[in-house]
Amino acid sequence: MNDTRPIRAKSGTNHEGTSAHNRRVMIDALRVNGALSRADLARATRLTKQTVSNIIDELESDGLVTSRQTVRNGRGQPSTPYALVPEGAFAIGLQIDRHMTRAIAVDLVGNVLVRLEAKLPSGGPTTGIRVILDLIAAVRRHLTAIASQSEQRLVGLGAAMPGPFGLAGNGDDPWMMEAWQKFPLLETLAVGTGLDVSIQNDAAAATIAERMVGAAHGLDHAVCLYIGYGIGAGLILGGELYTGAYGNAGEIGMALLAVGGKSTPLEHRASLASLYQYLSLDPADPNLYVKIHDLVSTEDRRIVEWVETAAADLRWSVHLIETVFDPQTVILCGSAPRILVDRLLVTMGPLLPSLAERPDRTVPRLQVGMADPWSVALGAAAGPISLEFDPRYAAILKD
Amino acid sequence: MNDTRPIRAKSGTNHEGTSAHNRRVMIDALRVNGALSRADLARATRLTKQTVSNIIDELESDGLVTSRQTVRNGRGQPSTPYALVPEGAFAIGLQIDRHMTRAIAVDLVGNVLVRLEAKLPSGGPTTGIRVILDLIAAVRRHLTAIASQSEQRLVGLGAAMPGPFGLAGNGDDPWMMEAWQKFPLLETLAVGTGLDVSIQNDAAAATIAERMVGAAHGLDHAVCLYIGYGIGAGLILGGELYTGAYGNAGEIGMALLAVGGKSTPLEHRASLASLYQYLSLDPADPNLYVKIHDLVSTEDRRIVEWVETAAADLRWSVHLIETVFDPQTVILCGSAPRILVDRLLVTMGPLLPSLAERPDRTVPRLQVGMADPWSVALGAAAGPISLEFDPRYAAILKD
DNA sequence: TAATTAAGTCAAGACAATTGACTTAATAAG
DNA sequence: CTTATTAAGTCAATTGTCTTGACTTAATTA
Repeated sequence: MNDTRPIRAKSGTNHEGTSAHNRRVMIDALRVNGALSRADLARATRLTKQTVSNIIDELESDGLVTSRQTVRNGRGQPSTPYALVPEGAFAIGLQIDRHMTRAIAVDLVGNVLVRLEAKLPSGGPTTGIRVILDLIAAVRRHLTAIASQSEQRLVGLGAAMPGPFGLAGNGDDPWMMEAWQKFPLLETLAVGTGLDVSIQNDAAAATIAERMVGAAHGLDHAVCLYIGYGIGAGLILGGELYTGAYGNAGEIGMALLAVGGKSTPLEHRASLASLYQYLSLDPADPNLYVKIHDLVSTEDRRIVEWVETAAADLRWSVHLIETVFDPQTVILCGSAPRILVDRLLVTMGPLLPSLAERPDRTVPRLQVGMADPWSVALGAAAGPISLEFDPRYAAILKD
Repeated sequence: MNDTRPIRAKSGTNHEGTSAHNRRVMIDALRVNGALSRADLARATRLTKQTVSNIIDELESDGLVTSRQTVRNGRGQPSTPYALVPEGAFAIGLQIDRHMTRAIAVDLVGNVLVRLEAKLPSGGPTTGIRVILDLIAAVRRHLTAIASQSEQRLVGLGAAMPGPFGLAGNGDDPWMMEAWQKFPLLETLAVGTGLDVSIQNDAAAATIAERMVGAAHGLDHAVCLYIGYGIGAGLILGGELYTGAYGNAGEIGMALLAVGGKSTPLEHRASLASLYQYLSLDPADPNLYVKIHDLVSTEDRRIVEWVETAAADLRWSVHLIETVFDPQTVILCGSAPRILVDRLLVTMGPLLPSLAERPDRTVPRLQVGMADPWSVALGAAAGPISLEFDPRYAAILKD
């Protein structure tokens, strides 16, 4: 037995894992339900009153929760509800897109405190990274002006950009952002900002935003169909964002539509990029969204055409997502003008039959989430908050 | 605040959760790596030597692990490897199919000790349940004859049958087993056997088998494409079987193949049922598999035709699975004759381009798993073992 | 033969949840 | 108005589980 093949094993846990989990469970409960008393928390989490009391004391002295007015509930001593303190934590979110970059600052409950954007120069990462670092620095300055403790309570920087990551090389597919995908973004941002950095694709980021403050709030099984320059699905499976073995799960835009024959990726038919192409719009045009909004609201013939073909493809995508994931709901979201997403939703109905047609359904099969150019940046910012405060299996384990 | 809306919260954990997790981690490590010393386990699980020592002592006195010959590893005291005791636990697996039922008994490491099958009468559950209960009783008698302690160490009964579950009603689609799907199987089996019963669809069961003793052994992100009478995908995501919000995740056989136009479910084109139909074979024929084997080995024209169309659909399915789940590997398995599955695998090559074409790949994109009529029953039996002994987030939580 | 290295044990300690009795503050009943 | 009841929340002791650091054992190497 002198071989040194690595031993594969899951990590064990100890008291600190237990305690970390229970703290996260409290925070999650307050996020999902709003203010709760210690007794409520004890019942909901199945912990004892005493344990909850200790944890709440601790969270309070850490500045993460605070008590509200006591309330009388009938007989018995009035209860004291506790709520999350928005200023308990902050995070920066960064979206890197083809032609521009956005940065945002959020607090513990998901309020957006600062938002800034900048055009990205065409030179790719070598010139773009300077713009990005400046933008982040500016966001931090603004944030400090609003909340003086923000720097001490900054839990990290979440970055979002189009995937997929780690591939062999895509040739020069203009749909991709190959130069950025190969750039050591994480390391560069970490050094340049001194923050903990995490990176996700844009659909995953939008999904985290939906879970924190949107349509997936409190749901443990939800899929967001994200329509941006590309198309992706963000997966909330078992209460956690699922990103696959290599971080590319949900890259549904790359799915080929037809079996055999000439097959096109979904992304080439139903994304904003395909819309720009169809309407010969310039993706770098700063008035793009206004133009699209106007075209939709005046029922322009060509955009109606595009919506109809895109809706057919998306209808099928929803069917596929339901069939494969069996989620509680599918959420249509995107960094697209709200009016366009609403129009898509309407045009997608009626949905294809699927196993999601349950007799006991309480949530709609398909609903609109945030449709806002800033949702990716918001989700990117929510990422570090979620990593730090949401209950997760990995948070229990050692190391 | 006198409303009584239910409070949604995750469950907390305590010492017992910690300890339960660490025990499971040990067992998992021994299952994946074979025999390991206490020191090895301590390093791999990041627990202290002392903790590992205590847990191993406990597992040993519970009859779940046992020591092997000490081995000299160079300097230092020789180490004592510990291994799982096969007789440490047993489980019964049950497969209910359209025309027959199979029952199996396995031990802790996945050895099959008993296998029995019976024809199911055409009368559906009302008459079939008697046959099934008798079959289970017979398996238990045989098991007791082999392992006298088996009854005390029986952790449960896992049942597997074609999904989907809990739907509104499928009309009388002959592909479905509607009467069985509506029958209160779980309750009836629990009462009839006195065991803990769990139910899964056949693809999920086959996947658990692959994870325990097959191609997914030790992998945390793998998808099994299961080809049986129907078609389904079994999902190992983040080291656990994922079954969706309502237990139907992976029912990929219901996925419609084309966008718009006349679209057929995958299941109607690439399943064994479609093969039987194509070749006008009787699904209830006891010599079915022998016939198919012969047809494949003699390269019968019509089966070659079927394989080619099915392979095209399955090639696309693999592409889709890779795109959506980003797994470490896709495993082709089924309750079909091995030779047919092998033939399908060969015919499916070359695979479609996808993000699974990674430069750093160590596992094949697609591989054959168990292809054996008994794999579903085996996986059904592995279910209760996995539930009882594998590390899982839910095992840590209270209640 | 002595030094070194590694496996494994012992006993005390630390940490976090649990337990059960107690306090507080409200409503309901007589 | 008084007393019983109910529920929130605290106190202090206890329990369960992992950790720590010193120690023992048994091998190889110098």
